[in-house]
Amino acid sequence: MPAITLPDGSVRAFEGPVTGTALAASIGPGLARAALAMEVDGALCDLSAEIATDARVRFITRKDPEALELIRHDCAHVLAEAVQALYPGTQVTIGPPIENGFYYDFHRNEPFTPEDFPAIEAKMREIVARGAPFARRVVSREEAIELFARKGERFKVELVRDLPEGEEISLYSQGEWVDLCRGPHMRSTADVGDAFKLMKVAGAYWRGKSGNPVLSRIYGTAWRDRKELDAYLTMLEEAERRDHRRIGREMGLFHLQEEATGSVFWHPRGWTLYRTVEAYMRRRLDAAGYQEVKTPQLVDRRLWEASGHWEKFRHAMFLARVEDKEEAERVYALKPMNCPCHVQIFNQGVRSYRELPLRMAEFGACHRFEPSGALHGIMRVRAFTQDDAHIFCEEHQIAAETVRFVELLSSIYRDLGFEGFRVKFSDRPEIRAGDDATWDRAEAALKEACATAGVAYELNPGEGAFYGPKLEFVLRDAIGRDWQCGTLQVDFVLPERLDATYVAEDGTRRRPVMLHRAILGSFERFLGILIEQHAGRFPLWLAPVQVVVATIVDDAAPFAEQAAAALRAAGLRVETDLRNEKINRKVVDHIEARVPVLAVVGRREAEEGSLVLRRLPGRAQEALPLAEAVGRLAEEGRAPDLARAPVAAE
RNA sequence: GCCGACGUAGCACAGCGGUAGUGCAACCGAUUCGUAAUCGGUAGGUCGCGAGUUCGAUUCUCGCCGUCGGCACCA
Repeated sequence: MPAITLPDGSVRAFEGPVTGTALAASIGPGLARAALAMEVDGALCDLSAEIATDARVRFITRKDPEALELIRHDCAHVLAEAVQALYPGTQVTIGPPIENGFYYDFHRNEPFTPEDFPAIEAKMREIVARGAPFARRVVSREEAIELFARKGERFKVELVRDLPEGEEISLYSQGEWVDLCRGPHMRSTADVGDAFKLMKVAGAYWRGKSGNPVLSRIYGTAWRDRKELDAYLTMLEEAERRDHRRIGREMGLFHLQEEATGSVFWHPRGWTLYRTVEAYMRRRLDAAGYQEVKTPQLVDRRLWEASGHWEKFRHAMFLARVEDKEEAERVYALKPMNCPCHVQIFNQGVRSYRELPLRMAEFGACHRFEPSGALHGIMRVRAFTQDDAHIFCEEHQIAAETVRFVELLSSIYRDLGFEGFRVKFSDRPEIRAGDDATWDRAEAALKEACATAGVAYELNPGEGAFYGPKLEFVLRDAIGRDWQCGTLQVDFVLPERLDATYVAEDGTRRRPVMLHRAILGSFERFLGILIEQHAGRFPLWLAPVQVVVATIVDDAAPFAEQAAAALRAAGLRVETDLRNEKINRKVVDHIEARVPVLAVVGRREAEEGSLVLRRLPGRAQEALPLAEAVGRLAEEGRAPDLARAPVAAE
């Protein structure tokens, strides 16, 4: 006699078990038509499922956010059926919903190409139009294995075999076609609708393991209606326009070339942006009690052996040796990270607990031989500069230092235009240094610190560094890819390996804890994200060229030069455009170059000693006397930390 | 590293078994024109690199390098 509580609080009682379909029908014909699935006591399930006991039930319709996931999941099934219909012999594996869509991994001797998409999509539309109901069937493990083995689906057989003992094994069929699936699904393939599109093909390892066979993955996107799909596709196009590689070229910020794969050639404007961010970071670190250092680029392998990096990362280190006979046996490595070097500085002399926490910062140039497939513009490179720092502290100081760090990071991200970021907590990986007791302490300390700092995180199991757990601060690029930028890592291992000690209050020698931390991560990656975040239209303080003084007639050139000089004297980055071009043309050119302020000088301004300012790409103009324009722009162009600081006495 | 695609002038692209074009940019000239592209002219490419097939390769084949999309990796 189930009593069913609906979201409005009303309760309906039934004589016996009732299906979602029947329940919806009992409420009303509108709901019966609209319901795609239901949530029973918080768990999403098929409409055809029977409710036998008292429960709270909520129906999912196309309007609910949960519908998206159902549509995408069902669409993946439709894709798989279409592919098997068109390409016999193709084996199916898995096909989950993902952000913005779904994918399905197939095993086929010949990989798919985008040219196959029209045929596959047409077949998918047929399957949707046919509208075969999704039917769920629970089977025994033996039955499932037998079924898939008979079909020659060896990947499915492997999946079934590996399902944990006691787990219910369910099959979903849509007409003739059957897949192993946990569900839930909507009523029929017709519910998928027509707002889907196949996007790209890619290789992917079976079960994500690089030793396994490569499967052919087809990615698709799916939405509740055409309008949502179109909006998504438009968004992607816009995102492509703000790709940092494209903007980097258009704005003349940097370039990359074969002879230095994975290293950035910074051009004057790009380097100006870099220096502006670097100078800002240096001020923030100075103010936050960090001491900046600089450590060697080439370091004998012995230090990397001692730190443990040699064993784990040798394959990814650039090695150097010289031809000199005496030295020929000596192997140096370009430093892949700064921490061992910082410990060397810490280890000079005898440290006291009074010096802790000791915050040692370096804009450290590092080199790592990243796998070729990992390279991505300036966001994943082989030569990069970290805004690295190590905080040597006592264990009881971890929480307070974490709080300070998160505050600093949040403030810096905000200044640079990022309002939101995500935090991941990565705990011990399978291959690691240090014993379990040490890891227990490190993880507990970091968790406690998060609680104290009020940091909400998602767990990222097994993804910690080999020497300790870490927090990752993740920013998102223009097309929705996540990039780890900031990080905070608790390390009890390196101080041990490199024998770092300090004299504690009671006179004993102790090991400091090391907190590895970065805010930008690397300048290269962060600038890439910064470029995308602002689509190259930086706030005035960051813009490589802040003001262009453009003339309308040649007669105005001398005053334009004079105005530019006055602006430069006030600390602004200024260029002049004295070309023999119409002002219309100059406006267009500087909008395209993403210059934030255009100062126009015609005969009138030259005579009056004024500037007409226009904030590009806006249309509004404002005429100001030169001195006032200079003062105003200088004020606006100040870095946010300087703008906050009390003005020094005049 | 793995799977796939791609690599032609600074950029965006076209082309094709008979050694290459278009637009924008560049350069030269005219124009001095008040806020979203003035007009005319000129120049620019060992078609990523190397081999092979062919009478002949930018075009076909193979290898390498690089880039792009994923996967794997990311101290």
